[in-house]
Amino acid sequence: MKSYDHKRIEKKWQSYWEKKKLNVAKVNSKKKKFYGLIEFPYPSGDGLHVGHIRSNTAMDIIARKRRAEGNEVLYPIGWDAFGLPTENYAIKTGIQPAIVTKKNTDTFRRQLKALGFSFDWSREINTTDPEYYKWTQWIFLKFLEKGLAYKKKMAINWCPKDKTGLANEEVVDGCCERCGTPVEKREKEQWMLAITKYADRLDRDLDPKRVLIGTRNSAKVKMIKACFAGVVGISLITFDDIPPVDDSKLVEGDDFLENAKKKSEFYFKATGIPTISTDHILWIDKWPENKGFMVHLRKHANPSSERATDEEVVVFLKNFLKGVGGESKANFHYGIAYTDENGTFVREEVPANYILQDKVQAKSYWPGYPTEALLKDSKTGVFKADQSDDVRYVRIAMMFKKHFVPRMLGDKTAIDYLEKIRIQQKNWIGKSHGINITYPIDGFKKTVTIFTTRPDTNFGATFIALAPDGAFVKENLEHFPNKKEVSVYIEQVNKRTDIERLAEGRKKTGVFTGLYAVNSLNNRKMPMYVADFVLGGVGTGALVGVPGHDMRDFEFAQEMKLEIVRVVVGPDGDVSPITKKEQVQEDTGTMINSEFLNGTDIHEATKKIMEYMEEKGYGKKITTFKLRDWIFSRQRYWGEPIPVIHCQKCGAVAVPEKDLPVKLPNVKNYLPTDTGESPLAVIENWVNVKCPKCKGPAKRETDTMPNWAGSSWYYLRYADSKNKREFASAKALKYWTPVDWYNGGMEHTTLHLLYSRFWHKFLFDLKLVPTSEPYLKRTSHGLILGEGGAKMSKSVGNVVNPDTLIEQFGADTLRLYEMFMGPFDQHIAWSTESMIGPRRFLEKVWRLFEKTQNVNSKSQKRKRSKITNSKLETLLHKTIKKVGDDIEATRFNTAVSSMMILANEMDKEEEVSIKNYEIFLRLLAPFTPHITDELWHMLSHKKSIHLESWPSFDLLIMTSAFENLIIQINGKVRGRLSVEADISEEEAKAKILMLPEITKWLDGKEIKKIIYVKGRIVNIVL
RNA sequence: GCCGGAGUGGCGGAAUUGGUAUACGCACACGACUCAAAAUCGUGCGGGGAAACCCAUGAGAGUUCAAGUCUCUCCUCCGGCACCA
Repeated sequence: MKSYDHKRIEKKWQSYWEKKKLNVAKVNSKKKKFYGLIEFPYPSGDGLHVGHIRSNTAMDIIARKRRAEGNEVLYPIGWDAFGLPTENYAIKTGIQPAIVTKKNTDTFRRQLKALGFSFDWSREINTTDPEYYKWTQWIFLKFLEKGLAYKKKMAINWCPKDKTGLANEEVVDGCCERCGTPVEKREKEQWMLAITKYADRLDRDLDPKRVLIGTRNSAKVKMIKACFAGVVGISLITFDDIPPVDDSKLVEGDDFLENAKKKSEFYFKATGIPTISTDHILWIDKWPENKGFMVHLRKHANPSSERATDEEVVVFLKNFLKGVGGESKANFHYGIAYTDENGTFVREEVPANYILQDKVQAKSYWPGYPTEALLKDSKTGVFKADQSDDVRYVRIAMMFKKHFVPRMLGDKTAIDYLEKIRIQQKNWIGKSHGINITYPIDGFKKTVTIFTTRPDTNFGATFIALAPDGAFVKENLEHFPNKKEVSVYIEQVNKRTDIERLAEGRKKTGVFTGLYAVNSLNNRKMPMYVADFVLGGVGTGALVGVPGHDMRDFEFAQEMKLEIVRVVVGPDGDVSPITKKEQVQEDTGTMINSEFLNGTDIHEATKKIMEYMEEKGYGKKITTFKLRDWIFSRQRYWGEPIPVIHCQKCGAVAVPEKDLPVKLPNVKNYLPTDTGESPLAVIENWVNVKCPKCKGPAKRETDTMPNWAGSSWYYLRYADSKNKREFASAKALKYWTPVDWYNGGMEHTTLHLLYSRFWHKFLFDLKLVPTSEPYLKRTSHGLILGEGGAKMSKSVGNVVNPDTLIEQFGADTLRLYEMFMGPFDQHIAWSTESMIGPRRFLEKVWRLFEKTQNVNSKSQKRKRSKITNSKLETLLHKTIKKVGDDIEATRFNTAVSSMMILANEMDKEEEVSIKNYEIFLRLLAPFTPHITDELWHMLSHKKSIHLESWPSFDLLIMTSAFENLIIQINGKVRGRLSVEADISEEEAKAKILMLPEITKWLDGKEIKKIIYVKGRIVNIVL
C-alpha cells in the first residue's frame, strides 16, 4: 500500500468533483433545500487568510453533512469587491481597480479551490460586476421611490485620511473604523437611508416568543424543554423566571385532556403569558374486554401517597401486567394544551406510546418511546426505567413541532442568532420607552419638550438642560435673556472635538439662558441651561435634570450649584439631603416627597405617572431608538454610482430603470478630493447628461454607495445569479430563501448584518422576497490570531500563508487543524507546530485501511454472530451521535477529538471490519473530503463518498451492556465496578458492599445512607 | 459606568449540564525498531509523598451525599455600548 501523499490525491479529487458537478445546486429539485452561507470575502491583495478557511471549512462540513442527509444544498461563493484597499492600491500604482480586482479574485479562487470547499462555483458573483450592481442600484431606486432614500444637509462624520463621509456604524471611538484616523464633523449634503423607519421591527423580530411552561413538576418541565430542543424562535420560561404565581385555586380533575386545558388557561390568565401545559395518563389497551382503561399511575401504584415513587410504579405495573396477560399494551397518553396571547386554547392528544410489551421487538418500540418509560426485558422479565431522554420524547416532540410550534409562531419568521449577536444588535438599535413632557416657560410664549424614561422622579426635577445644537436653542436663541453668554458658550463648544471632550474627563459645563420652565406637577421654576453634555440628536435635544437620582444630573447640579431634591429612598433607608454622589439613588427604591406617588416602588411609580401625565396633557408616551439613519453616500471612486441625476429644473431625478446599470467610468486619477467631491465629479462627459424628465442639461450624482450596499442583498442573488430580468426570480427565492445558516464575523453585527436585515425587510414589504428575515440562523467564528496572540498583520510579520501549509501538510490537514484548534466561536492563536497532530491522525486513518484488508471471511462471520456488541461498535455508534451533535452545535473541536479516540481504538484492534471502517470514513468525509474519497475508492467503491448518506446510530448498539459504576465514600472516589446495565439497585449495592477496597473504609462505621444514581455512581455516606 | 463572555497542566483545550477533573492534541522524557536518523509503536507526564493517601479548576464563603458546573462577594482578562436623558 502506498503511503499517504496528499499531493498525489488532493488535486485529483478536486477536478473529479468539479467534473461530476457534485456541488452544483440543482434548479428543480424535489428535495428539501438547505442554504448555507458564509460572508463572501473581500478579495484583498494579501490573498486568502487562514481565518477565511476556519469559517469556510465549518460551513463546508455543515453543507456536506446536509447533502448526506438528503438535502439539496446551496453553498455559494462570490466577491465583495468594492472598497477602499483596492482603490488606494489603484491610487498608488495607477492600475485600474477593476484589473486589480480581477487579479485578486483569481488568486482567491485558486486558493479556495485548493482547499476542496464544496462551493457551487456556477453561481459565483462579484459586486463590482455591472450585471450585479445594476440590481444594487435598482434596489436603491426602490428606496428612493418609497421615500426611504433622501438627501439631507447635515453634520456628518468625515474621515480626513480616506476623504469620505462615514456611517455612524463606521466610527469607532471617534476614529475611522478602517484607518483609525480621528473623524471630523463636516456639514454636507448626504444621501440617507431611513433605517430608523425599521428600527422597531429590526429590534422586535430579534426576540423569541416567550411561552410559559405551565407546570411545577420538574420532570415535565424537563420533558417539555427537551421536546423543544432545536425549535427556533420560542423561548420557554418557567415559574422561576417570572414573579410568583398563586395557583392554590387551580383544581385538576380526572380527565387528562381537560386538565391540560385547565392548567394552560389558568396560568395564562394569571400571568398574561402564552402557556403550554401537559397532563398524561396511563392507558391500557385490550382490557377489560377490548375497552380502553385509564390508570392514574401515581395514584394507583400507591393509593396512600400523593405521588408514588418510580419503584412503586414498576412494582405496580409488573403485577398489573401479570393480571391482564402478557399481550396487553400499556401506553402513556399525553394531553397537551396551549393558550395563546388571545386566551384561546388548542389541545392535542399524543397517543400510543407503547411502554410495556411482552415481546420486545428491538427496533419497533424505539420510535414512540415515551417519558417515564418502562421496559420489560424479554429474557429476564425485569422491568427497568430507560434513561435516554432523546428517544423517550421523540413522539411528543414531533407533536409539539407539528401542532404547537406553528401556532405559537404565527407568521413570524423565527430566527436563531447567537445570543451575543442578538444582544449587540439590540444594544445598537437601543430601544427605550419613555415620555415626552412639555413644560411651559415662565414669561415666554413657547414651551420646551424633554424626553425621559424616568418620569417617576419628576417631582425632584430642578433644572432643564438644552443641547447647544438642539432645535430649541436654534429656534429661540434670539429671545434668550442671556443670549450673549449662550452664544459665546456655543462657540466654545463647537471648537472642541469629541476626542478633546473625552480627554477632559467629561467635566460638566453649561450656561444659564435666563429662562425658567415650570414643572406642572408642583409649579417649581426650573432654570434652563445650555450644556454640552446634552446631545442634539438624542430624544428632543433637551432633558430635565433630576440631580438626586441621576449621576450625570448630579454632577451638573454640583458644577452649577443647583438645588437637589430627594424623591427616592433606597434600600439603605437614607432620607437625608443628597450631598454626595454615593447618595444618588438611581435604579431601585421607593418614592418619597412626591405627593400621590409616595410609598410606591419606582417602577410602579413610572407607570402611574406616565398615565397621569398623559391624562393631564403634560406629556405623551413615546419609544425612542439610538439607531440613526444610515449615511449612504461616499465621496470615493470604487463603489456603485448612486443612480440619480440632478436637474436644475426637476431636482433629483431617478435614473430610469432601462438605463441601469449606471456604469463606473474609467478615470485617470482616483485620488479623492479635499473638497468632499467624488473623483467622478471631474469626468465631464460622464457627469453632464440630459435630464431624463425634461431633457434639459443635468448632472449625474457623483457620490458612490458604501461598501455595505452590495453585501446587503448578495445572498438573494445567489438564488438566481444569472437572471437578467430580475435580481432573482420569485420561484428561485421561494425555494432557496431564507438562508438556513449564516456564519460570519462578530465585527459585522452592527454593520452588514443589521443593514442586510433592513434591506430584506424593505424588499419583503414590496413583496419581492418571501420572508421577513433573511437569515434563520447566525453563528460566528472567533478570529485566528498570529502565533503569540497578536493580530495577524504584514507589519508584525506573523501572517501564515495557506499555500505553503497546503503544500507541506495538505488541504485536509489544514482544514482538520482549523476545526480542531479550539472552540469555534473563540479567538485563538495560530500554531503551525500543532498541525502535526491532525496530520498524524490522517496518517493513522490511512494505515487503518490495511487492517480492513486481511480480515478473513471466518472472522467476519464470527463477528456478526456475536450477541453482545463489541466495545468498538458501542464506541462507533456513540461517536456517530457525538460527531453529528457536535457539528450542529459548531463544536467541531470535540467532534474531531471523538473521531481521534475512535481511530485510536480501531488501531488497537488486530483487524477492523470494512463496514465499521466505512462508517468512520463517512463521518470524517465532511472534514477531510480528499483522503476519505481516496480511501473510499480504494475500498472498491465506484461513486464518490460524498454521495453517501450520513451514518445513523443505533441506540441499542450505543447502549453498552455493561456500565462502570463509580463508588464513592463521602463523595470521594474509592473504587469502581463494572456491572450489567440492567442491574437492580439492591443487587448493585450488595455487590459493592462486598468489595474489599470498600469494606476497609466501612470498618466499624455506620452507613447513614447510600445514594444510587443508575449507571453512574454510588455514594456511601458515613 | 452599563451589558455580554471567559479564567482548568508547560501549551491549545475536554468534562454527557450537579456525578471518575485534566478527554483529544501539542511539547517533553524514557523505551522498542534502526549501523544511525526520521517516521512509527509503546510507556510516563497537575502538585506533594517511599507508600497509604493528601492537595489542586482565579480568590473567599455558601447550598448539596456530591460543585469546574448552582448561589453570593471579590479579583483579572476579552468583546460590545457609553454624557441615550
